[in-house]
Amino acid sequence: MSTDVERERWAELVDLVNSARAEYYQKDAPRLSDAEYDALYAELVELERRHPELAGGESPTQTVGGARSEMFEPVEHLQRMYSLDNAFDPTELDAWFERVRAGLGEFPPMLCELKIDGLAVDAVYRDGALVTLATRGDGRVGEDVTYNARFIPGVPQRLKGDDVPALLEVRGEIYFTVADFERINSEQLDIGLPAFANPRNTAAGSLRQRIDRREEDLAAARADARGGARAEGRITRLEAELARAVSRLANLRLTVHGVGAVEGALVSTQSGAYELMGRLGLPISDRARAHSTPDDVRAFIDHYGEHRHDVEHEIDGVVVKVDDLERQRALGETSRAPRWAIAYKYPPEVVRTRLLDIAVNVGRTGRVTPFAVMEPVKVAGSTVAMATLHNAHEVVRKGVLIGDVVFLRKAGDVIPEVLGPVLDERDGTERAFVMPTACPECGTGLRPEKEGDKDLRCPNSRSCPAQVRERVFHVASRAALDIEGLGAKAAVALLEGGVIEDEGDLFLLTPELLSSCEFFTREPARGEEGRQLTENARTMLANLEAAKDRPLWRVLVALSIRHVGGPTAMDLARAFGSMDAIAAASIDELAAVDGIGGTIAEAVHDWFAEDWHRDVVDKWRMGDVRMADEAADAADLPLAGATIVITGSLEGFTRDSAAAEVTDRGGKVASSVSKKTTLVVAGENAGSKLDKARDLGVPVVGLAGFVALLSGGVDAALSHVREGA
DNA sequence: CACCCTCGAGTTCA
DNA sequence: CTCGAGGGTG
Repeated sequence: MSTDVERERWAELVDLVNSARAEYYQKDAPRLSDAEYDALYAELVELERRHPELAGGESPTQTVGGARSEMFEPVEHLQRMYSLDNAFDPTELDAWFERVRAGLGEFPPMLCELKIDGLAVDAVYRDGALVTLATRGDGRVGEDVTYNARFIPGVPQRLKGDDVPALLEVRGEIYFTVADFERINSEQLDIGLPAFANPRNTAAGSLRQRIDRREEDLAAARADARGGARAEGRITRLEAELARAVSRLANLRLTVHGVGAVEGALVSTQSGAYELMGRLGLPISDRARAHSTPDDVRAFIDHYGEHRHDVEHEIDGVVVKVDDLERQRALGETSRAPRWAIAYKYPPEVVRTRLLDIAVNVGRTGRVTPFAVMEPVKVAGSTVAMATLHNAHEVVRKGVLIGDVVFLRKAGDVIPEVLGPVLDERDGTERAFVMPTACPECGTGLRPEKEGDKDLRCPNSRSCPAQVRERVFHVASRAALDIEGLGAKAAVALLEGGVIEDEGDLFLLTPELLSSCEFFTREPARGEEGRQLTENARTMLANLEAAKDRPLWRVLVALSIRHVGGPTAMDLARAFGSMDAIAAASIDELAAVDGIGGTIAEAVHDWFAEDWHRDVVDKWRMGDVRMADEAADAADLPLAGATIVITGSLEGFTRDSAAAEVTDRGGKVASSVSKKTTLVVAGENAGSKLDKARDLGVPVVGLAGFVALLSGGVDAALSHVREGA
């Protein structure tokens, strides 16, 4: 056991090391030399080696080099981060008021707050210490940015006060103030770099900086400092870059606006939760107000609509929340958003620009998409020159002609959208868009996939250069196998250089093959023989290697099978376990999987019936790409052998998440009730499956039973069987 | 068969 | 973010 003296010394070392690091990054004259710092750090490591119980999450040894939390690794939020439903005008707001009133029987006090235009994050504190800071991601899983958190002053490493809860998951917004953004931008221009477009993108980029890598690079350069003047120059440059990256983080702000999982704290209102978080040292907004009448809420919204630009940070609207937590629970959530809150969005900026042309693009599935080519114009913080028009039908519906002046906005302040023509500006020289009848890249005649489809497709999937290129690019995408170094340019180079014929050859690439292609090689540096592979080529090869071991569902997504994206691929992988089993399945067997109907079943079956598709799979197999998920030792899992049918909606779960909870425990999820069904879980609004279960005498449980099923298995669930079943 | 929800696909700018 | 389309429910 550690003595008091040792514990004290440990705390002292932690402080010394932390403050030394802070000074170092802020480029003040450090009080400690590198050698002194190293000695302190070594002492700390040694102390923790002897007394591992000291090495808590707040020790710098736990966070240096990403030892504890890997940058950008997925982090599952303890509680799902919902998005908010939007209201775009007073009528939609009134409609929401009405729904709330109907749900609760009266108009409840509402907490109104500004909707900061930043990026949502989730921070978890255990016993008052910051454990993780993660981006929102898809709401369930985000990216780990804990490593960067210590440089953001608004994200406390430790909560303060006497009533620190055992567990607190907070949600908030990370952003730059407009003033800080402008200052950062002018500094950026001063050193000859291009200006940033807007505060939100810059905040997102700043939060996702690889500080850890910069530190490693710098440490490596220092360790290798024998190189004389050139190495010195490199060190100076790396130091400057690191200092700049850290100072960006230091300018980020956090404002908390929500609570996820909690243990050990009791509050009864949203505003009470804010008050508590404020006492704990978390930054809360001083502009949130509780209002008890619809008129007051509307006045709050109108006030900030007028004074939108008087706030120190950008806002894109106002969030209105039912203040009382009990009433929030009473209203509940839909599958994607709480019913007890709404985001009132101020109208987005609309600009006019000239529609120069309508061109078409061919996607990886052969879909041909018209898009607008416009006179570049600045809108909502960035310059836009292109916008998708989805399909020919949509072009007609919008009524735009080539040569028109059009209204343009950014939907959700992100995606450019052509709204329609400015009719007053027409002078008769405009002409209608004519959808091509042949593929612009390979000349094959376009046709709809089936009768009545609005999309036109190029049927030449095997050799249309656009489709092959897009498929190769797609294999590398984050949604598929996530291969860094294989971008659009590399895909084109591989194909045009003849290094690969199509996606099938990707995993058979070798350094030798790449060397034959100019794009992937560079001139030899001094002391090197012959042309060398570029940094990017090496990255790509390494990541191709890593990609071979991704889960089966990602491999399925990478194959570009029609209708098979992430969730569907997961369903397939879960149900069949291997590529061979999927390839061998009949249409009926495929369609028996929950979430897969006739169309998808047929698409999958037909895909594997095509020779050259099977060749792609075989070549990937030859290249050692994963073709089966490791069979978990199914018999050991708590729900092994159980077949569960889930019907209706279960609070706290989506259809998929509930099913995943069951399959993770070795159980099978079926879509319809039969004699083989072990148990039916019926949530809210359960339908006809209930009757079927009664007819067959299959036990039925509700939410409580489902929770028991997950924690204690089938027997535990059976004690919750409903009366009359 | 009409409805709602979820998924797929293409997409913009840094 | 948007549209189109597939799947499941009532």
